Amino acid sequence: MADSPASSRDKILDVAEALFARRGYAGVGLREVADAVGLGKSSLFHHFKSKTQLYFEVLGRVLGRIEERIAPIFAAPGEPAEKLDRVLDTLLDALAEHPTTARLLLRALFEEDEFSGEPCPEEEAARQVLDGLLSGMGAVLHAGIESGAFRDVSVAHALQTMMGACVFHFASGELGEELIGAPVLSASAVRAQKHTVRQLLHHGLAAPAAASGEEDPCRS
Amino acid sequence: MADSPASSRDKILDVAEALFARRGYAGVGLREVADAVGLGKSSLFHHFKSKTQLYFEVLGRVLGRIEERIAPIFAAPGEPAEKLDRVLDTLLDALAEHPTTARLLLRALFEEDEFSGEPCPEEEAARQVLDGLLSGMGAVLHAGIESGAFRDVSVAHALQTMMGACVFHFASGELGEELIGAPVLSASAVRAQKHTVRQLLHHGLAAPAAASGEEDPCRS
DNA sequence: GTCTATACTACGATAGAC
DNA sequence: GTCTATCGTAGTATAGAC
Repeated sequence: MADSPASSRDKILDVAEALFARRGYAGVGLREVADAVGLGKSSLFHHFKSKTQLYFEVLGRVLGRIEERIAPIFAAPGEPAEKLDRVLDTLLDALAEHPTTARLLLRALFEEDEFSGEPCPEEEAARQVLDGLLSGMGAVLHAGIESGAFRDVSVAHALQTMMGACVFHFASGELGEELIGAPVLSASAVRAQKHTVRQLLHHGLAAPAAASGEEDPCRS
Repeated sequence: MADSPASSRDKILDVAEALFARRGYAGVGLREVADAVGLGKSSLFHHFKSKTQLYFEVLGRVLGRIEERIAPIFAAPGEPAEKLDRVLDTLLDALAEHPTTARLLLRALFEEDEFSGEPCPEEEAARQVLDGLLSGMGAVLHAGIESGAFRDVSVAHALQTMMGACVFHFASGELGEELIGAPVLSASAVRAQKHTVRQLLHHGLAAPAAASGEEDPCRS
């Protein structure tokens, strides 16, 4: 746990994270990973028993980084609308900070058929972290609907839509860059995207005659 | 062009579309395609000169199906807010009708590093269809902002967010099914998702004191 | 237009020397 | 903990018979 700075294990995870994000599970060969780390291909198997395990360990690390920052927001007190804004802000910051996160996450959210069929315990661990985040966010939406702050939308469908709205921009790479005219992770693009997501989701979700008396956070 | 119903070529395209949607470009082998069609592996090369060309032909067909339905909406007269709703409705219908579309599209929207490096003319064709759809939608947003019907958001960033919000649900497969409690393409899930997307995007985009006098389409 | 056979490369994974 | 060597399989693609 108290490893020396940048053990081989960590270097492998870093390199694999970058490659899996770029080309997906099936698109990356272990030889490519090994070369980028500066090891022989066989050495990888001393740290991870299979490619599948390596992948889910990478995914678990990414999900853990996000949960670490978002879970406290769910636990803290506050109005649903406030929490929604804070979670969106934190999530978008996390996606912006690490270029690989959004792609890895987006892939994981809709790729489930890639793997040979092995059970792999790390997969279940990653799944539970994701479930926790979704149920936390679902609770916020539910509370907001009950209190009348949010429109009476389906929580599950709103979650699905929010996931897509939040994650896609940071994964859109070349297409997004062409559309925006600057790298999607540039400071200005990130600021504009946060603003846009907040406008669309906060105002899209807010009940017509808002019961809460807070001012518009999207004007900041 | 006037082929007999279900030529080998069409069968290959259908099968490849289903497989590429499920497992991605790198995750599908031509042997798997050939077996599912009922041909030998080598016979595929009589219809498509490479795996890459097959992929982009599949992608082009999918994009063409969408453009065919959405382009007329851009060309027709109408208020931006009206057009926005009609485009969202049509797009969501198209995504719901063909289970493979959303996944194939989502992959194509953020995967650009998968291919060996060949130029492939079909790639450019697909790209142009996509660019046309995006610029059409961008024009609607721009017009709406100018007329005061929409908030003053960045068009490019709104497009990015809308893409994610619209497409993700229909690609979310197992995860979405667990979240919603029914297949994401079931009639009820599709109806609820259309309702949710319309609420979030229409109201999220509508200017605070709407200049247009139309009633709320999300109450239908 | 489909087949068999084949070329060549890469894959994930293992064995065992050091 | 890293290496070389190797196994067995599967990848894309081509050649040529039918």
